[in-house]
Amino acid sequence: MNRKPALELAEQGSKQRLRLWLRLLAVTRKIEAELRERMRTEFDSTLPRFDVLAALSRHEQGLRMSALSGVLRVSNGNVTGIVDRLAEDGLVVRVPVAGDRRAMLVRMTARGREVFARQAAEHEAWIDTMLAELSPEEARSYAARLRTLAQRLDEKGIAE
Amino acid sequence: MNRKPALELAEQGSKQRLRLWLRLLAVTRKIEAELRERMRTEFDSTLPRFDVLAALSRHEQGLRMSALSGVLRVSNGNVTGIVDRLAEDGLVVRVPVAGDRRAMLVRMTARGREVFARQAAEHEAWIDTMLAELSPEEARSYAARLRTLAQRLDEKGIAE
DNA sequence: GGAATATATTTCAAACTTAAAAGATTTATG
DNA sequence: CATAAATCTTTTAAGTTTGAAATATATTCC
Repeated sequence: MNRKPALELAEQGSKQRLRLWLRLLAVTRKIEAELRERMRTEFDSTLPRFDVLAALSRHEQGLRMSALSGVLRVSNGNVTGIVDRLAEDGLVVRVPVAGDRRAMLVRMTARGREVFARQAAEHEAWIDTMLAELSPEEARSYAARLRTLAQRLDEKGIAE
Repeated sequence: MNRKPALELAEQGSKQRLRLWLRLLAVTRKIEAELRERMRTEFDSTLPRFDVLAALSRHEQGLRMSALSGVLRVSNGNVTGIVDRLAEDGLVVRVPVAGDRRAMLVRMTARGREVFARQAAEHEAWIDTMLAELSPEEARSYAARLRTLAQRLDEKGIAE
């Protein structure tokens, strides 16, 4: 039945997984490049800014800086700069946290919510067009598989 | 049979694709974060440097700066800095192109090849571990699907 | 041949990113 | 209560990334 030596089979698996990783990277980079370009030309904005607004839009009451960097999975210092610039533009505000003078709550302003609503609608449409090749059912199935994979990665203590 | 209005169905597809995109992004970022961390701690290097070496390893004769940025799908100016630093470390060299004094060929040095060989072996093993959840056949099948998707994106003139 | 155009690379400014250090405040502990 | 440890945020240094401008060279076309 199976005439291939074990070592060779293992190598095969490794090569297939490496190839998958490279394709995954290529596709996500391609889509990200397109999203970045459109964010820039249509909204004079960037993906990191959009990501912060998206996170805040899911937390009406606001998020602490550390919670924000946790949700986005980027470093603390990173978020500081992005929130600085969003605040300059009046899309978010930093408000002190009662009872903890170390912490700051970041919240969207009314203008931030307006701006984000427009961007989010377009963003979803762009994704829908780019992934049109995949049927809704196929998309659902892949998303579920990726969810399992992400859980396994967490269990291994990866990028938790 | 199908009692849902067309608009609602389209919305569903859009939501599924958006969810897939968010999961795709989450998984690739998680894996990239882990790879970056390991590149840093085990090899005192970075992913962009590894990517450049990987591209050069597939082109023994060397690549022009523009070809390099084309293969990696990053901007010209970006590659300049990374190649500068790799050259400082003696892993690559820039050699003039006979007959075109504008162009430069970037080639790996012997030391560059040694360093890359060690890194590439580990890199493949890391990926293999992280994607162990997927069988070789599953990995192969997803890679093929992503290839089709990438082609569709190219046809749409996206990130070409 | 010479001007206009195109190509290859670098430089530049701005933003993003990380890891580590520093600053400020809070919580735990003896 | 006072000190130590922990937590929250910002700052810093180094590197990555982009898009656009600048430089240098090559090609095209009159």
